[in-house]
This record gives sequence, structure tokens and C-alpha cells, in this order.
Amino acid sequence: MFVNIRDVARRLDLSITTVSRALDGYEDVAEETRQRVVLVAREMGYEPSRAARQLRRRRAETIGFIIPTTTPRFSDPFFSEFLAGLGDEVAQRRYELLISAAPPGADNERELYQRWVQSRRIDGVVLTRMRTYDWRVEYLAQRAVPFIALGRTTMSIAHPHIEVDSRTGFARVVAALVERGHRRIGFIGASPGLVLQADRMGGYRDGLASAGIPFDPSLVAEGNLTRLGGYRAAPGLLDLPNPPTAVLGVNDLTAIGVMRAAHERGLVVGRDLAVTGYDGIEESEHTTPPLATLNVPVYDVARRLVRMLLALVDGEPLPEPQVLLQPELILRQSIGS
Amino acid sequence: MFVNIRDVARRLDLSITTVSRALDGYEDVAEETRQRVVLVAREMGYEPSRAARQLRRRRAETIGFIIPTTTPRFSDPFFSEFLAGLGDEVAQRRYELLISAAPPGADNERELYQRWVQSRRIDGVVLTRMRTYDWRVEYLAQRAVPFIALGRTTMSIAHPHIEVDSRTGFARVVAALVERGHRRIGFIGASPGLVLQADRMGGYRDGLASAGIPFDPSLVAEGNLTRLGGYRAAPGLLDLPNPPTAVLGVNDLTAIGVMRAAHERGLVVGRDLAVTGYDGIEESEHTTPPLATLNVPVYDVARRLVRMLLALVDGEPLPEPQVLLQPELILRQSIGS
DNA sequence: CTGAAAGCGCTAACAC
DNA sequence: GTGTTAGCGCTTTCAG
Repeated sequence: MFVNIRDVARRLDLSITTVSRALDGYEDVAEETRQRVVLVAREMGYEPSRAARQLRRRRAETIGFIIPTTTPRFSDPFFSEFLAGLGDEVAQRRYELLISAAPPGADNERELYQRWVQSRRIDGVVLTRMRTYDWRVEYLAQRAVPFIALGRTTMSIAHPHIEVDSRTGFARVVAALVERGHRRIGFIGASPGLVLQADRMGGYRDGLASAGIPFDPSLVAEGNLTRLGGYRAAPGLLDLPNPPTAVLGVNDLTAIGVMRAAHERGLVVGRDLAVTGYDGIEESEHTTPPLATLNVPVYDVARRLVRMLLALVDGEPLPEPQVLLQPELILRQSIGS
Repeated sequence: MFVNIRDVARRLDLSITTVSRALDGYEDVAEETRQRVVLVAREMGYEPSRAARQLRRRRAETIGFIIPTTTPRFSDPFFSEFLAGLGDEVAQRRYELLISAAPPGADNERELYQRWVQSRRIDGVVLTRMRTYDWRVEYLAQRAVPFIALGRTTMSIAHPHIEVDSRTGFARVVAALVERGHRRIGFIGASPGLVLQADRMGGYRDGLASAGIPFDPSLVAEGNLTRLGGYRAAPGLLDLPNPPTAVLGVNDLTAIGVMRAAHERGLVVGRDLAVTGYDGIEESEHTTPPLATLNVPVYDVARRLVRMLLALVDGEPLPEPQVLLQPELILRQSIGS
């Protein structure tokens, strides 16, 4: 049913070696032969068996990514865009992308990584949502499995990564709000084990400090990076006797949940309450009112991560193993005009 | 560096055959031996090489799915949830999910499918966004590659699928709107080559007919299933001298785009204009105001599709090869109260 | 119940 | 330039 290299060789009256090399573009094949081979192979619809090739080459030509999920359904658009970036870059390099999902820190997650590594299923891994102590970094480093991270960890092991400077970003958001007259500014964060929480909360506090506003712990609540998390955490701030006039969501989804809660209380976002997010997901542009946010070029970052990772897989040194990017501040109506 | 079956066999002083069979749970291995093998294998962190196993078994233990993308970034939350469902079910069966993205109908898309099939990279395929004439169905059927579709085609080849009865759903939405006094009801659809467009538009017309409202082509516009598409198509209806009082979006994203356009015109959705969507994505619950929609149990449908597909891969006949589900009508404030 | 041996389809030394 | 050959690591007859 399937055409294999032998069939092609037979048809051309050549050895399978020559066919293999011709198709892989080796130099030591006569140009004319190469062309004939390529032509016939295409005509016969020949495509090398991935399994055989992987076995022989001892390379999976595949990289892995595990989507962090809390509920069984993941639905953070951030990851949709991230996945698209990974997928496109991987495809262009003729690699493949293996995807799975697991709750961060669960046994399940660990088993998945181990299985992928042990079964030589993947040549490298992309990590996101880094944790302050992250066993993945330790495990992969120790096993010498190439990996690249979106964000750094606070661990002693240095690892290649791209970091978006959300700390500075959040400080800038606070400054923008202060400039508009806000003094009571709240923050709805994420799980404290995440580096992003430490960073963004840090930026929030930096911003307050710069403006000479004392930090008030009652204006801080914890969400879980989802709309629902923001929606549920919001009352803790909005129903305060002396509620904040502005709320920073740790990401766009959280902010969207806050907007909904505000709306239900009859508050007009952008007039009675300023709300901001982070990530710059497409949805932020279409909320009512449009959401002010810090935009991260997720798609491009994902592509760049893949390029870095594949260089590592090929054993090439990275010219710039640790990249720092600035998010772009996008002011929209959710903070008034 | 990696443990292979030989290492395990040597350590146990057994043949690799026995190890292989013990781990695969064959009956003809002494229970005591089996236990020893399992124990030592686990201890050594042994996991069979996927490539070798695939080569020998002549099975990839992988199914493929290509996300339909128009822009380089896909961001329809429908597919996030769909992917999560596929991924979870596949993982549970110890299969793998291979993902890529391509614009529907592009050469690129065809090449991807062909490559996957020819390189024996996958054992089966999941299809979505079926087209009225769909070459994929023809190609896969002819190659005897197992596949399962979300939605039917209008082609002569019968194929296993799960269909959500969006036609009846849209008719019910129209009925709900008519009941609320609407007579001028618009529809923003998708590309005419899609079965979903024919179905949902059909349901819209059925609904009008039942209510005795004549069909008015000027109340129909074409989007592209994205927020932006809805946003851009909306003016064609909203800026009419005699604009509709209700608009059906072919999916939730389209509807969200319409809501934004309405908002920009100073219309209050739910009071001045009724808007409805389709899919029941999480976002629909958090829009301002929350969006009335037809909910599809995407996650569960995806899991079920995988179960059906794996049965096909195993050569089992499907007890129910063609499934029809009803979407759930969720009335929210976007159509008033 | 266990082991020897063949071979999945390919790539890469190594010869010629 | 091209061909011969030896595996990659596993599963699966087939003997015993």
C-alpha cells in the first residue's frame, strides 16, 4: 500500500543508498541522477517513513510542549497564539510539534515529560509559566535534554530563555494610572509559586513606590489567570468600603473577569473604574470597552523560541541565550480617555 | 545515555523477548517474572523507543489534526477547547496527537495531509469545518486512511462523523427573537463553501419562514468566523436606513465583533439591538452584556470523536457511525431580558 | 514459559 | 558517483 525507498530504487534501477542521498541533497550524487530521483519519488508519492528515519538518525525531529491546564479545558487565548507560533516555525523547519496538556506540578505532568524524554520521543522542550522553584529545569538540565523557556526561573541553574519584562511594564501601567489621578489602585494576581506573579506584583509595587503611594495589602487579591478567577476575586476589592478606583489584572483574562464583575455592580469601566490587563490577546481589543493592556508579541516570541531551541538541538551555541523584551503599553478606553 | 530493552534484559538475566512481552502484559509470561520485569524497568526508567516500536508495529500510535487558520495566528477559542478534548482523550489511550495548522484549501494543507499519510506518521485523522465539496474526504477514503469528521459533507461518500444540528438550532434562535417582537432579523455568515454556513443560514431561513417573515437578502452579510470579520461585516447591516433589530452571528466570535460595532454606534446591546452567537465559548459568558448563544459541548464531542477514530484504527466497526447532537439554547442578556 | 532470530525502513560508514 | 552492508531498538513468529 505504501511506497518505500526500495520501490523507488527499483523503479530507477539504483541502490536505495543513492536514492536516500539524492533526496537528502547530499553533494556526492550526480546532479542528473538527483533530478531523476527527485522526480520519480515525487511522482510515486514517496515520503520516507518517519519512524525508520527517526530510529536510524536517533533523532525524533520533534519538539514537545505541554500546555498548563487547571481545568480539563484549556482556553487561554494566549496559548492558542503561542501554539500557532510554535507550530508555524516548527513546520517551516520540517520538524514536528508534540502537544499535550497537564496541570502544572501534577504527577501527570512529570510522567509526561519523563515519558517523552525516555522514549526519545522529542529532541527538545519548550517551557512556559515558569515557577520560582521549577523541577522541570532541574530534570531537563540533568538529563541534558535541550530546552528553552519563556521566562526565567529564580533558580541557580542558568538556562536559555526569552523573558518579557513584565515588571517594568506593570510599573509603567501604575504610572499611567497615577497620572490620571488614581491613588487607590488594586491588583489581582496569580498563584504565588509563579515567577510571573512575583514579577508583575513586583512591578505593581515598584509603580506605587515611585508615586509615593503606600502599599495596601487589602487592595491585592489572588485569581488564577482565568476570566472566572478574575470575576471571583474582584468582589474582594470592589465591595470594599473604600474600593479601589483602578484594578490591574495580572493578565487580560483576569481583567476581563474584573470588568464583568464591575459591570454587574453597575460600574462603568473607564469612567467609574479603570481596569488593565496583560498579554494583549485579541479579545482585549473587542471587549466593552476595549481593554488597556501590555502587549506581548506572543506569536513572534514563540517562533523565536523554536529557533533557539532547534539551534540547541543541533548543538549550536546561542549567540544570545538570554533575551529580554519590553511589552508594549496599549492604552485603551478601559482606563478612561 | 538512554536505557534500552537490552539493558533491562541484561540486568534481569532474561532475553529481550521476555522483557518485551512482560511489559506488554502478554499472558504467556510467568506472573513472578512479569512483576520482576515491571519493577526493574520502572526502576531503571525504561520506556520503549517510540520510533523502534512504531517501525516494528507499523503503527504510529498517533492521530493528526490540522487547525484551520486564515491568519498566521489562530485564535478561535473553539479550537482551544476542541484541542484540549482531543489531547486528553488521546493521552488516556496512550496515543499521541500531532497538530499542525494550515489555511483551508491551500496547497500547504494538502501537502501536510499527504506527508502525514505517506510517511506513516499518523494512523488516523480528525476533520473539522467540513466543506460542501471536501477533497480531504475523497483523498482519505481512497487511501483507506481512517478518519472522523465533526460535521457531514454534502458529498456522496458517506463517512463517520458527529454532527451538531445547528440548522434546527438557528431556527430556534430566530423563533426566540420573534417571540420577543423582532421582525427585522439579520444574519452574518461565513464563507459559502462551508457546510456550517449552509446549515446555519438554512436554519435562519427556516426560522423566518416559520414566523412568516419574508427573507430579505439585504439583512445578510458575510464574515469569516472571527471577531474582526463580524466587526467589519456589521456596518453593512447596522448602517442600513432601516437596520435590523436583531443580528445572528454564525458563531460567537462573529457575534462579539457585531457587539463591538454596535457599541461604537452608541447602541446598547440587549436593548437597542439583540445579538446572538453559536458555539458557547467561555468568552460568551463574560462579554458585556453576556451573549446569548447555542452551546456545543465541544470538549466532550472532541473526546468522543477520538474514541470513534481509534475504534476505526483498530478495525472495529462503529455501532453508531453517524451521530447527531442538539446544541443547547442559552438565552442571555444580549437579546434583552 | 522462555529464547533465538528475523526484519520493520531507513541512513551512514565504508568500499569500489 | 554509486553500491554493499550493518545496524538503529523493538516486536513477533517460531522453536524448544
